[in-house]
Amino acid sequence: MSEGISEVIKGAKSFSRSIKVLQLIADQGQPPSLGDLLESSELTRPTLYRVLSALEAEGLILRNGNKRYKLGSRLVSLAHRALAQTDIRDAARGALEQLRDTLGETVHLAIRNRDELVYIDKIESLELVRMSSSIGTRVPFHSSAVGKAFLTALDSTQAHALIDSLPMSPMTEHSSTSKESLKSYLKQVKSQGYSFESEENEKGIVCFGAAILNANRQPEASVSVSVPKFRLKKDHTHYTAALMAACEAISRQLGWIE
Amino acid sequence: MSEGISEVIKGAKSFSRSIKVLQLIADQGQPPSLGDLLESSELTRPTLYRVLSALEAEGLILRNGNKRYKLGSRLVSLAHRALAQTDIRDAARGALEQLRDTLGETVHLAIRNRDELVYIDKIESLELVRMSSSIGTRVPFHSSAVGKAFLTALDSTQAHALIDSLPMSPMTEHSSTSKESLKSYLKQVKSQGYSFESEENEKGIVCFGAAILNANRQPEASVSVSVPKFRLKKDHTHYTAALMAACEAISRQLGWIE
DNA sequence: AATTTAATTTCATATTATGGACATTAAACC
DNA sequence: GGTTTAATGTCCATAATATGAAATTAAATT
Repeated sequence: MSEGISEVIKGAKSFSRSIKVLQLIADQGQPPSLGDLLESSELTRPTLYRVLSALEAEGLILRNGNKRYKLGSRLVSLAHRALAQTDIRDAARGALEQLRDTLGETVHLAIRNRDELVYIDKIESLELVRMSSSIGTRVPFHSSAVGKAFLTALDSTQAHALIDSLPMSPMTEHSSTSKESLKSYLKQVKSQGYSFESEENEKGIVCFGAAILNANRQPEASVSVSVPKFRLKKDHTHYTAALMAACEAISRQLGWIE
Repeated sequence: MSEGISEVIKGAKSFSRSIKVLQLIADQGQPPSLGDLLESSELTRPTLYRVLSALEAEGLILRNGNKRYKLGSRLVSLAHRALAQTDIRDAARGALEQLRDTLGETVHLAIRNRDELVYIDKIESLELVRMSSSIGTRVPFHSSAVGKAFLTALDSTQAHALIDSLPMSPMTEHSSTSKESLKSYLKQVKSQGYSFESEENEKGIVCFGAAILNANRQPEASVSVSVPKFRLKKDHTHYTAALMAACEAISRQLGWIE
């Protein structure tokens, strides 16, 4: 995942390099050592060393006892602020809770970040959920219901350009990785008003998605309802009607007019 | 808040400047414009402009329609990973949930980030809580129970040095801002094994705190129990006994020996 | 203790980031 | 609608910073 879009701002090369290292640490399964990062980044030893020192001095990463690097809690505090500043979250809350109550299934709210979406809210009814749960999780455009709905709401030139730039790596054995079939599927989404995805993003989970539009008719966010496959009702309109109604209500709050 | 510790790594000045701008945006009440940031940062226009462009290109910030800057969702996704990598969180979960069940009050887990603590977990019984709730919130050393407990667990040379570098700005009208009285209070904390704080950090809330120690007898994290003042029981040992037992259990998991 | 391997630091140099000055765009006012 | 004012963006010679080869130190291994 990640990479893809990489417009490096002239006069900030070193900054973008540092952030790349931060992301590298985030993407690693196990906390990497300096040596590991030497391989995966393409930096020389002293440069990498200085980058890591700077990240550490800023509290963005920290070093294990074993000299391995992990993400630091300053990121958590920055994210806390980020969520507080994201007003679509507040705008959507009410409608999403109602949607959860109507369907009894988990509802996600996602916004775009470059070539992916990021969950910024999750409303779940059944159990008390750990904060970490799925907020902050990145989801690809091509394999998720939120992604397909979001793409459909872009104008098609933009959508096609974006799709062409995507890596389209499979998430499960059901993920389609064909750009052409994705493009043609979007037409169907457009006409029906919602997207659908069966186990393409997570095994055993089926999702319906729809977009939230702003006053300029541009997608601002995307909502999904996730249903465990075994529990899925035959009648999809049960889900889609409520989902589309919720998204429409939120869109209107953002100034969208039919 | 923030600032304080500012060891700038040689050869990464521009990076640290960029992060400073990011923090500036986080600290603002309202999303700042370029002009606002021009004042609060001490950068020249072109420099600031490039820094902002770089931050935006990385997805760390985004611009409003009104050309105002807000924190971006990439921070949320990085924080998601950060929490997943923070293993004290997993180590502590069980004991903290049990503590919550015993006391029926909210329990927080905090770790140090430079000259503050950051909540990285919250266990609440009563209501279903929004993820954002308080995870990621920064808490000062001097006014919080977690902070006082953490300070006490440091060796006193370190603790005094840290205290001397703190800004000690008051959080409520009950906050003490005297470094001397804080230092002397720590002795009491050491002897009783827990810290106490009444409305110093948040109005109407009373907290008990204790530290989690690792194999080197250094504080790894700090736990608090927050009680609304009106509901506080006379008998404090009710809270402190359970709290200290929980912290001791977690410390043992981390290799701490009496 | 000797050897190997990895982690830091140094420093002359190439590269990058800087900011004064200017251009452009948007907003406010007449 | 035109003019002023204020804000945002952009260039480019230069100053300052970040770079990496090599040397040093520390840690791990034999």
